[in-house]
Amino acid sequence: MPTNTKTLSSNYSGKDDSELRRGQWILEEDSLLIRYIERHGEGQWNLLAKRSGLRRTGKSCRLRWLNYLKPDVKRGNLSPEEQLLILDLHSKMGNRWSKIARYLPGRTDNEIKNYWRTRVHKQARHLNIDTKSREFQNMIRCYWMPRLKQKIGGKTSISSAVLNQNPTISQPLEINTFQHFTATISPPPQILVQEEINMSGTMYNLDVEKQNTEADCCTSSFIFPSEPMDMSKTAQFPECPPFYCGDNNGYDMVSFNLQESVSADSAPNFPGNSAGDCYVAENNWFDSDFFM
DNA sequence: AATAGCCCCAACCGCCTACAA
DNA sequence: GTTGTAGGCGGTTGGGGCTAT
Repeated sequence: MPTNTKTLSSNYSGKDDSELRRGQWILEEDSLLIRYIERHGEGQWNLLAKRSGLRRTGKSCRLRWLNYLKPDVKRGNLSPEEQLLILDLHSKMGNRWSKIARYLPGRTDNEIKNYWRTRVHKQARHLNIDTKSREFQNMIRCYWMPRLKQKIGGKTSISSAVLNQNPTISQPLEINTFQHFTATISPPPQILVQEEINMSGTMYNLDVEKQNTEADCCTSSFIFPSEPMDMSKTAQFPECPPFYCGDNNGYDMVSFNLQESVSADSAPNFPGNSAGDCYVAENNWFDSDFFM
């Protein structure tokens, strides 16, 4: 629900009715917009802007409604499930925020875009990696997404409190948990089934047997148990099959210890630095508020 | 307590597409 | 085929809040 608590502001004095208002919406404007849409429905935004009495552009009204006032808009942090879905869909669709948003009921393209820019881009920046680079894609797929899956699994099978208190404990992932999750995701109704399969085969059409077969790609040869991750090696690997990485049996994800200290200043050549191992802080990726 | 710097996110901007006249 | 308009999309900005010093 909207949480705009602003009241009538000085720039809403009505002194100059001919001027369009810009900037933050106030309570009165929200009420006007909601009331108008309740009576006349969505659409015809320019007409709405004129007739509703709002001194806003049609575009602005549309945006305010879709991103904030619409009753089914979800507020609050993205769940790990939602984050995981975003990462996967982004790997397949790129910056098609509105398309991605269709797979997350109640979430807007704007919200997803902001999530990507603030969280994902931030990490890439800290690591000195281009988000479009293969290294970063691999990192997302073979480290970040498994961690999210792990977190999702932890809700039902592992006490997250215990894990937080014991960051050195190996954390086996219960793959079934994730399978259950993927099975519950509903693709947007307007997208044809064939497209779902082509676009996101393993996501919505999870094939366990295939998963296990393809698992070889990302086994311990990719993430070394009890060893720091050498990012220079990740680039040599073929792309991990989408969503295979749910099975981390044999991994010690925690030992995949990436130390923050190198992330910005001291590791300028991080992704392709073949001269030495590169580390990123574990905390940076999982234990911090990164996943919320 | 003050303040500088950073982060998040709502809102804006410009471009593109679809469609009607 | 051309033009005008509406709506949608992705990129960017700026203000407010939070945090570190």
